[in-house]
Amino acid sequence: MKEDLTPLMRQYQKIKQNYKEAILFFRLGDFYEMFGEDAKKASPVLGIALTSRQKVPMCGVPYHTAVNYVAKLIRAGYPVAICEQMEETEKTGGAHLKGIVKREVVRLITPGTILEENLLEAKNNNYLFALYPENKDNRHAYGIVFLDLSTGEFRGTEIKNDSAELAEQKLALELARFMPREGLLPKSEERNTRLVNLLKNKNIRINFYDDWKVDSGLGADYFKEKLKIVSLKGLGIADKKLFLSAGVALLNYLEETQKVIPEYLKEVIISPVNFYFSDEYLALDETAIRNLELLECSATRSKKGSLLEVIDKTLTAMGGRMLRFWLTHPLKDSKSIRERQKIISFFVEENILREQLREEIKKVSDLERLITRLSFNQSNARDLVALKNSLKLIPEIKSIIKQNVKDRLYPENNPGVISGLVQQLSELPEIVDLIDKTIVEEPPIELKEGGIIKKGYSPELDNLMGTRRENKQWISELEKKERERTGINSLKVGYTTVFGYYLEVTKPNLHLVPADYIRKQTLVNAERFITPELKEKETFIFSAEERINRLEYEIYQTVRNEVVKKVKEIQTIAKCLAEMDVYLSLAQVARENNYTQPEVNDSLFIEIKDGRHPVVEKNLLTNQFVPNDTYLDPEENQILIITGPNMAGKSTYIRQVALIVILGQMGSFVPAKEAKIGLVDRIFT
Amino acid sequence: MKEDLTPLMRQYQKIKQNYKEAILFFRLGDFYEMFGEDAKKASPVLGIALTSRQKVPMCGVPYHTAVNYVAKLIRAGYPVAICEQMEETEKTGGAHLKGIVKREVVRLITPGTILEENLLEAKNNNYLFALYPENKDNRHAYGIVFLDLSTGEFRGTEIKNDSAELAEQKLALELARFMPREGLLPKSEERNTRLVNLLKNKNIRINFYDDWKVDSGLGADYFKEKLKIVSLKGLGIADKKLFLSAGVALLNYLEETQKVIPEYLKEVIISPVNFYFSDEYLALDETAIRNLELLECSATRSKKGSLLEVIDKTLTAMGGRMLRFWLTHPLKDSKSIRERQKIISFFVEENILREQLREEIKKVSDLERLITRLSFNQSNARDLVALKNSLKLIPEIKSIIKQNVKDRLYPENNPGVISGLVQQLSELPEIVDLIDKTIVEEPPIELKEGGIIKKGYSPELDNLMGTRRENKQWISELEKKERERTGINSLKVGYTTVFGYYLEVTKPNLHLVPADYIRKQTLVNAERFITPELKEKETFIFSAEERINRLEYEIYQTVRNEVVKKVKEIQTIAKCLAEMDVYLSLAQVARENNYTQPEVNDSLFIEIKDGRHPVVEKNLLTNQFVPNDTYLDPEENQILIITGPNMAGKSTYIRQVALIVILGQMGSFVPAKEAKIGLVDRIFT
DNA sequence: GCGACGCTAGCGTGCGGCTCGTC
DNA sequence: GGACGAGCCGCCGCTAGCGTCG
Repeated sequence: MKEDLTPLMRQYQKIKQNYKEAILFFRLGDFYEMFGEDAKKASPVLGIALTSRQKVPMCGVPYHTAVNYVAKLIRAGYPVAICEQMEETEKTGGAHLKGIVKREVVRLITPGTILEENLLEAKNNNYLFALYPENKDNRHAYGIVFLDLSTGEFRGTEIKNDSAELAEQKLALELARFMPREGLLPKSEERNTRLVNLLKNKNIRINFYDDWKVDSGLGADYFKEKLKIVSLKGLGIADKKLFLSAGVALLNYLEETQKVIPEYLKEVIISPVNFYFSDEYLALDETAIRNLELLECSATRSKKGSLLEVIDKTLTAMGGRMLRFWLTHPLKDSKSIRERQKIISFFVEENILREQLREEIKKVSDLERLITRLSFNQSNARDLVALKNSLKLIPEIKSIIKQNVKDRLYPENNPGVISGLVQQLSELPEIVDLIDKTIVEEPPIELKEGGIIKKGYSPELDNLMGTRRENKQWISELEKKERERTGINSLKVGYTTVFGYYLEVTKPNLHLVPADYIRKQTLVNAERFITPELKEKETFIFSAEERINRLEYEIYQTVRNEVVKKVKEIQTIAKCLAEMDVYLSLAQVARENNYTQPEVNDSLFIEIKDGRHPVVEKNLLTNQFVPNDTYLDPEENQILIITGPNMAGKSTYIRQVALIVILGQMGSFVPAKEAKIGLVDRIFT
Repeated sequence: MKEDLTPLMRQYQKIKQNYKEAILFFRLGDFYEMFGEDAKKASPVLGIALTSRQKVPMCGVPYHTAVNYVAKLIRAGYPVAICEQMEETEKTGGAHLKGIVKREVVRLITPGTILEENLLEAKNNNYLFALYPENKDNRHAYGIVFLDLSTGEFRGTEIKNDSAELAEQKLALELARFMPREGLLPKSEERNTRLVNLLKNKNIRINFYDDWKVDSGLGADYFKEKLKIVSLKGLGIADKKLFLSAGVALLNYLEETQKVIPEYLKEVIISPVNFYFSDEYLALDETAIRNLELLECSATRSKKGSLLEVIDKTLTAMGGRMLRFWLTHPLKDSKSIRERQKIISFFVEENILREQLREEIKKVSDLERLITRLSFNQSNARDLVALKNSLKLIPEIKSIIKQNVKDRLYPENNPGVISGLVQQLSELPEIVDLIDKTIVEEPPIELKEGGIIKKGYSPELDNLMGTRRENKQWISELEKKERERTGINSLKVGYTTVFGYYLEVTKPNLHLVPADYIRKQTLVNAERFITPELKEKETFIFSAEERINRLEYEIYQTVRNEVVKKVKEIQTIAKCLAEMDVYLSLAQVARENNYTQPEVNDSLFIEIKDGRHPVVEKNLLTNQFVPNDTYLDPEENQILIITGPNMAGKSTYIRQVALIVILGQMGSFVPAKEAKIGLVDRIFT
């Protein structure tokens, strides 16, 4: 059988057998093609024609629109393997030196490894998680880590020595908060139907890894090698074996799916700041998040009608994601909450300052995803310009703040935290300068077709452009010259991609055509010609063009490499700006909706005066919502909030209290005239 | 300003001002175009490029794919107004007699007035409702009617003289069952925020109508005129003023949105069989339907995991819809329930008969929607063929049943109802015959491009086809002839819309081209020519083709008109087949899952022996579900079933009882070893 | 006499770009 | 006569087929 196959199909089969579960996007010239079962599966999903080549079912999409089709497949639950041509084809003469070009899979795209901007929701993180379990004497423990590959966000924790059920419940809690799209489980958990069904019900793609490949028993050496560090000691997480093992599982998977993993992604896994304890945060399980409609309205399943919609006035994608994180991770430590309150309250007071900062922040791009794309070489020149323009805003942002802090000093409300934020905002002038010198202000998306590098940076490039310009100039003067020579007034010089440059003469004028014109193309009402001279100029232009494009691409790559060296700095800047955006947003919301700063304390009392339901009050006409009071004290044992099915009235009130507590513990102001909140551990619904 | 506009844009503006809330699909040649704000709103939703013409924003979609784009807009909440060209463009000579062609909106598509098959879910009804309220002395009453325009299904009732809240609760009950997509309310209810929000939360599009246009105070004369009947007396619904008024509101709306309303739709509104009393059915509110997961699983919001999924083995869309209706409308009358049980039990016993009938029924098309499309002239020739093929199955279906009834008589289980069903199944031989004689077996979708009428029906048509065939024959022989004459082996005859027929010669063979070839077009590797002879034959073909297409369309319309005269008969047939499908499905489910026939009675006891949860037992591995018993007696006052949030265990049991009761009251067998069900009025959750 | 090699025509997704007809 | 509607061609890399040479 296999002998009958063409060389191309043999190459295809060989590659396909390594990516059986994925749809293989097999690059063939200007198209990604799918064959066999892949084609049969994909064509209805993509809404494209299923055809066949030599009896093999086939379908395909052009290179430049492929990303939209990948999106559809991913959404339909299929991973997509991208196979590229790894060589240039011999264009000389037409004779191929050796069969077909080399091809390789360069990336396996799964729900958790998406980098493409338009497959991701701007204000949502897209988490991939890895789980590493340890079961001894019926005590169950887990290491779990979450990575948003698109932003570089990484967090992880350990769940320790509980009964199987308890451990899984704690796990569910983490999953509910992060809402990952994909997860990595050891094969040993494959039969754990409770866990597997939990994930499947949440529409999380599961991959199983071989336990032995990530064995914490192998000891710290393993991590050292994997992570290329000398010692885990001193990092403060040497004893977090489960956490580290989960991290290693994650790295392994990334290595399988991505060709290259940027170094910073490896470091992130052993960074102690990314380790958290689940009980740092108010516990919110999935039912609570859903019933309280924190993130989406349960009727419409959209953000509209949710608490998030009401409080999200963030102006950047980064801020939007951080706000969402805060909302699902309310704090339990009154000191940290008060820190947040101080900054928000400062921004609530300072209307003009807030407006000015929001004006600036609005212009900031999604730096987190941008720098990731740059790192993975999935970027284009527009990303560099966007980066530059965002960095350029920083001096202005800093000066707006400093100005105000100098002018009007609020010793109480203008705490060190703002200064801290400002200090972390580096301006990276060398990066700004480099991009400014090299990349044009509005570059095209395509990287290999020129038009992205500024004049004046590379003498060689300028030289080539000169050649091209001169020859084009000559051609544009040709029309006048030839009209005079031939006496054909309607003679036109033109260009098409297929036929190149030409001289066009309408049918009635054909008798005036000189002898040196060579016929090239016939149209219904005209003929097109070329002259030897014109042909020569055309050749010059084409060859200059080819070299320009190549050179521009090379320059782009050098610039990109320089920029990528600053990943960490840019990530820090991104985080600062995101945080500022969140503070500004919460301040804006507080101001617009008349919220007040609650007093948070470590008591067991909750006292709310004239509290309102933040979402319901927005959807009613003005002043229709009747505020109500709440007083809960420790007599009632623990603060227990029960929400039943949506029936309005009674349950609205109960949920209102929960929302106010959550808002309060995330540091936000709350919809009430006055509120005292004794910090809560958990909200049951 | 207006003076500056082109005639086309002036026409557009004039039409647009009547459809301000809708996206106007403005037919312009082969495209539907959107302009201005419409274009700006629609282009992101549709994922198409926003461009502009003379500074007016514009986007458009081709005619033949428009339906998919309409779907997207409807789903996104926008009504779509379809504006067609009402004249043919003058192709003669080229000079238009008078400016631009006439255009008119022929249909306003809203969620409740969709007829397009692929915008509808096959097994879901798509209801539009109208409400007519009457408030006197604080007693609130409503007439409410539901219409599925796509199937002709119509039902309505009256809610009488309650407090505002109670009336609205009853209303909510009806809405929960029918799940309409769109509703008509009088303007006087616009301020009724409770009602309006109720609808909005269910994602129901609301339209407000002027109260005075539907005033029941105007008396019966109004209906008479509207419905073109002599008297309402004798219909038994002359006193149902509110019901009739709601019906009139519905008709008014249909008149606004559809150009023509088929007569049968008007009659349906005054048909007393379509009037029902809400208390004929077991009360199931929205929370119950959702919590019991009757129609969809609440976690995934899909049918999968619902009771409906488990019991739906229907093989036709019509059956699927009827089953869904039965599920949301369990009966309270033990006699009717027992009627259903008898038939099901008959089919449960008769395995071979059941299989045979299911084989046949599987081939039946969705006659309800099909005949509606035909009535609205939204159909194509394939609908006629599908109708014919479905009707052709009827004799076989009848004979299978009669055979069995004759062979093995079950006096108990083979009741008159089956015979009744069979008797109502007319065979409409004249329709079958007409379609059979005229329409080809696999016609194209497009109606105006020929290829749909059989040879032998119209001599004129046959004649024209002969002319076309002969000329085409000549052309297809030309290739061989010219290859011999010129010695060019790769010479080809071809056709394109722009150039018509041509002779193609590849570049290397150009020197062999004879003198009488006229060069027309250059391609990269070939040139195309025509000859005077070829041109002549082409003209013959074109003119014959035009007349063929026109004639075929005319014949199609005659046939369609004949068919449409039988709307009611076909609807009756559809209902019979649907009902049969439902019985077969429930019998199949009972057999596959080992259900038993419950005893239903008018007691207050519920006794279930070895009951199982119908959905949970399907999702567990074999025999994992442990059956349990139930005994509820009147001591517990009333049968009150409480379901809380999904937590498994306890609540599964409670819901299991509810599901068994519902199944029992819809006439189905139930998952238990034995069950006695005292009929229940209402299920609370 | 037949294998090796060269050359060319012919393909195929969706879509950009070009051309044609029509005003 | 410049703009616009409509529709076909070819993209790029491969294969099949035929001709020619050794």
